[in-house]
Amino acid sequence: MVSVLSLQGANAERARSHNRRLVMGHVHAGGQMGRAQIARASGLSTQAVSNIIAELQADGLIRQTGRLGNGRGHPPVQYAIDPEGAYALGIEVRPTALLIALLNLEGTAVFTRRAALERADPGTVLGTIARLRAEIAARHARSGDRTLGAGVVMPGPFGVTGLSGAESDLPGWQQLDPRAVFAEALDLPIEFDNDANAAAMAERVTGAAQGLQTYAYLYFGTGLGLGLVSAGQRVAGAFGNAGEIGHLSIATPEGPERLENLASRLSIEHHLADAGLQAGSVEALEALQGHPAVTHWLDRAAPALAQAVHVVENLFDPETVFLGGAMPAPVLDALIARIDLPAASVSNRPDRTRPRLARGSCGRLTATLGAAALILDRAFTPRVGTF
Amino acid sequence: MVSVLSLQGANAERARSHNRRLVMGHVHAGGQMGRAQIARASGLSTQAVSNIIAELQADGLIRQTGRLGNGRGHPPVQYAIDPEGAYALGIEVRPTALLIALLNLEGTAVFTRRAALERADPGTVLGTIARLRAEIAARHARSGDRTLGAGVVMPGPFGVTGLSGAESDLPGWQQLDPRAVFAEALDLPIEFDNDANAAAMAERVTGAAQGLQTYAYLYFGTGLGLGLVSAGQRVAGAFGNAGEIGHLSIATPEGPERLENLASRLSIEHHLADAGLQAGSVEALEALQGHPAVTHWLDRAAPALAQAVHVVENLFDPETVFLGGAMPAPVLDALIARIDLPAASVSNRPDRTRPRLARGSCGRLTATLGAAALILDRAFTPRVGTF
DNA sequence: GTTGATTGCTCAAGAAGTTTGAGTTAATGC
DNA sequence: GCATTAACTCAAACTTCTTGAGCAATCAAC
Repeated sequence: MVSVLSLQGANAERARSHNRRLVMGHVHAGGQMGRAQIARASGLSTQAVSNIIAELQADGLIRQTGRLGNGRGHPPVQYAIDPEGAYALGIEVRPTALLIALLNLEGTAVFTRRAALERADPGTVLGTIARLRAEIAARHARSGDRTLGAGVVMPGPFGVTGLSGAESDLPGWQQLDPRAVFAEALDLPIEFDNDANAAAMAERVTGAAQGLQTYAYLYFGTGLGLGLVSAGQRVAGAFGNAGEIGHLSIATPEGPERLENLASRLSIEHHLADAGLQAGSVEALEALQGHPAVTHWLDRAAPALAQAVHVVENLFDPETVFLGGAMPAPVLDALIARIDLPAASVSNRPDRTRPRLARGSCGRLTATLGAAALILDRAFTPRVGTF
Repeated sequence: MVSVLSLQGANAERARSHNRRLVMGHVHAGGQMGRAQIARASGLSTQAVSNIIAELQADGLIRQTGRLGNGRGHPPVQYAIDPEGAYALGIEVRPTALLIALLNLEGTAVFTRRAALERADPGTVLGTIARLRAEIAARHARSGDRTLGAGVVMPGPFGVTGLSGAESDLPGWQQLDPRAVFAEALDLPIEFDNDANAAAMAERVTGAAQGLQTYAYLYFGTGLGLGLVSAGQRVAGAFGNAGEIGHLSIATPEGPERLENLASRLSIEHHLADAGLQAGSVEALEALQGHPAVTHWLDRAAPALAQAVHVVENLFDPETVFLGGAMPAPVLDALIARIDLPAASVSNRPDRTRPRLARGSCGRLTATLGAAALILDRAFTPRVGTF
């Protein structure tokens, strides 16, 4: 029998890499931090933290923000992330469009662009990316040698599965290893995941899930996806296809129905089209707020989502379930207000400090920003066995 | 804002601890390994592996098993786990019984005992454990100073939740921190989890899930639980209550029904009682193989489980879903044979090498053995940020 | 205002663990 | 028999973290 453990051994260099990320993570999470404080939080000596801080400052990743006079003793020097210290590229590939974003180290988007695609085959996609990268290089020269990596998001499922062959499949990618293709073409470290998991990381790095370690994200893309984060690490599944919640069977008065047919972008568009309304874009949808047809859809979608959230809560026990993606904020808020969660749930705890359900805060670009957030998260969070 | 990262910094000592576990893990997974082979697999130098191997051998955890003549070059010296090099204690607390097991380092049970409990309150439980430990000490003197820790399994959910108040709750534990209580009383490192997750780890350490990194385990206890392992790490949920799959709503011709009412120990017992049959024990149940009442139950349980497995597959994308626990092997096999999984699933892959569904191999003691397996796994698998 | 306690931080030395490179040993292939 | 291959050991170098002494800056108490 041959071992299949994929973990790496530790040595001084990899320990330093781990500790650098840990220090960055504390500075990022705390907004502003002193050396001694980081040392206490991480179990490192102040001297070790000092050395790492000096290195990070020399690399331009953090900057000093003055002293903090909070009580007795020598006031600690505070450090914060230097927003322009590094950048992360986020790329979202959709069947008919390519979206790209450049995030600074603080998680703010400094460049976003959408390019329509005739066909999302590898050649077209890589060509479009090359064109957009040239534009980024022209506008953000600093990002040229300071880009940590590129996160790539494609709609799952990946590889050939029982769900393959649907019209949502991207042409020409089935037989390829996308990670390797992008690493080769972009010459950058690559993180790869589906839209829902990326959205979840976007909320963790810059949004509503900051400080959370275990949570779930219901992502409205074309269909409906579920992003899972457990103990700060993404849950990807054995083949990268975790989170296919759209196929969940929901009980309705008319019989079982797929969740995606009740609560998704496509479902609301079809529903409104039946009423003679156009809602092909988020803007069009937003303009229809309060329309009886929208209310009618909400009345069907909310109970369906309640069942789905209940399943997620019982199976995964998240701190919070987020709703977000390509849906107007008012629709998401209306959904959350209408989702009546059962009291008989492991998530119904008297000691909870956050709501069971919350809206994601990253807006309609969530997945694209999330792609870049995959890279930022790697800079802030050490991983098991991957130094 | 205060940081909530719980990860530890790395230093030389903690790196060694990480590397020791990695080497142990490779030796365990491979059954037999040479130093150079481990070095290649772990990314460590052969010298580092040599040092660790020498240390592990001095500690009695591994032993030399001769040379392997496989080709050119100097034949490598092989090492294997020394079964009696260390022990792990497994404790399962049930409402009416306490089960205890001592596993050697190879995962073989060298002592198992069941003690009936009048009442599973903390005093009775700890008193019973103390008595059983004395017995173990008398029979396995070696385990006295060579016990790595104790794994403790209690039925979830933990803490006060919306599911609390059911008759399955253990009396007097709601307000306590069980981990701290056991650590104090046993004076051993403690791992704590629910029965389903422990069962999953039992299969990973000694059973059918060896070599798997991402899988799920449907555990038949009193109710029905789901154990999740992702990238080799348990998925516990934010409050330790992940895996409450028994409350999943299943569509039946008669309308929605809770999974636990269709497929669990209690459900088959009730079903057989309605037919005038006694099936209070696994033995009694085994004796009823082929009885029409059992077949009738299977006909209802299998489609219900098919829906549940389908949900788990789509949400979690496991390599395999295991079925096991307090159910006779023939019943589990009959269930697996009758569970008709949909082809439209991310788990239906042409490249899969293992079945989508398999029976757990640890038998009815799975959760108790799994409790001990939590400790063994810690000896074999490094964890993120916890050295 | 001075003194002492407290806290943050630096410097230099020491400690732990890994890597590197040269050299030895033991097997195969020709 | 000789070259090749592979595993392993030894000693020195290297990286990084920790430790302990010492200094600096602030608050609190007298």
